[in-house]
Amino acid sequence: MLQEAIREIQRGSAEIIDSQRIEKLLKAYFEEGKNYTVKAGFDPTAPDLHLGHTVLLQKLATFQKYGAKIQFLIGDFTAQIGDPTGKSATRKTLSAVEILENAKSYEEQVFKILDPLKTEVVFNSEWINPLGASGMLTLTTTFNVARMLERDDFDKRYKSQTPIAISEFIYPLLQGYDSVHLKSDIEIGGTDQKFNLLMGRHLQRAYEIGKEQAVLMMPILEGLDGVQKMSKSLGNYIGVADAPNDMFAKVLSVSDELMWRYYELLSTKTLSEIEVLKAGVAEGSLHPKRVKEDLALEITARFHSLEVANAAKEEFERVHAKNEIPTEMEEFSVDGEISITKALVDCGLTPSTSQARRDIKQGAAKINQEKISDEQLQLGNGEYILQIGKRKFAKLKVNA
RNA sequence: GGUGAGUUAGUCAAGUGGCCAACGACGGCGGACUGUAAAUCCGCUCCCUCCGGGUUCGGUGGUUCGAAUCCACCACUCACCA
Repeated sequence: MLQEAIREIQRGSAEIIDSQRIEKLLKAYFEEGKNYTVKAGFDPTAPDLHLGHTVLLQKLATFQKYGAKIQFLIGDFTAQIGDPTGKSATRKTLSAVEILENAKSYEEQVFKILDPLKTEVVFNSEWINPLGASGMLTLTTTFNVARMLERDDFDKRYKSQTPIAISEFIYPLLQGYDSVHLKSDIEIGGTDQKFNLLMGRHLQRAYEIGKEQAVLMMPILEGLDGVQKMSKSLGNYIGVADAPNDMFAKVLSVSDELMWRYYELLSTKTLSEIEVLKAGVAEGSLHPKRVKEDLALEITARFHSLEVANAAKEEFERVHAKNEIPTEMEEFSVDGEISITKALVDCGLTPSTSQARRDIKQGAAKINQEKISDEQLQLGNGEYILQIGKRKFAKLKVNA
């Protein structure tokens, strides 16, 4: 049992610092029922979460399973500085109201994964504001510039003579101080957070709180393309707020290789269960598509419901396996006869009439499931189901 | 402040007076094959209802029958020097 817990905690992690300490905490939990705290920090800017973000949350949920109390920290104070990523996008400061709103929408999304009873949501302005100038000064005496410059992006910027604001040095210190105040046993974060996470250890030692947090870093999740990190701007993401049908379809469109990665980082299946699946696929007794469907179902159900997820699966089968049309699609209506190319543009199936013509020429366009080839076709009175490619549909009503 | 190099479609990148709506690569889209996987093969990839036409190559103006290509000025980026 303990061994399994350790394996599940380590699962998918990129790096663990002081894993012995984690093992000790787990042991204390299993043998004496002792709880411990795991801290994770989040930005208070508008949370538009995608699966990449949930990798951390998933790990926190695993910790909860094994006796952890989560310190879900919203960095409302530190957000005023902005983590020094070097991109130096001056941050707009959020009002107290905005921060509260964002925190609320975090909770809505986050508690689909985390157990609210074992989660404490905290704001770091609460203890950083009272620090005052002298507290701040004390904090800065714990560290020196040379060591600060060891941080990778500071190092690069210093060498390339790109400006570094003094306030940026404060950021890691404050993040570390959060761990002092919260007396965290463990902190988790992305690999890019290594320096800041280690600062927590350093400061806990400096402030002599009698413990040094262990650190667990999770890798960055790859996006749908399997190469670049999942991000909204790259358009290769699965948003936690995505519609069930989209979510299901997106997971299923992932490559087989990436599927295992997603299993490791996102599924609640245990490692041994996953091993069984892998073995089944390897020896050919289990079809990879089946395995992927299970994953898609699990993920869709997590953010919607099992019922809805099952419906999404059926819909998917209907549209793609059986080549039928979806049960629901966007509906449009126009008055008067309309040419097919214009109709396709108006329904948003195609970005321009030129593109519409090309699509028709290539046999990608269908009306009521019939392939069309006449790009000058006029649509008269009636209802039509327009289709481009395999996945773009729209219903058009012409009143002529 | 000085000197030099550069700015081309979603990205990278050819093109240095007409054959340029502009090579190529990547990405994207469509088709075939499939498990809407991967791999592979084929086609498309500025806009306009076809013929054909229109608007593009940092911006503005100019030279020319004709400019992405030449000239002038402006803007921005990078490198070296101060």
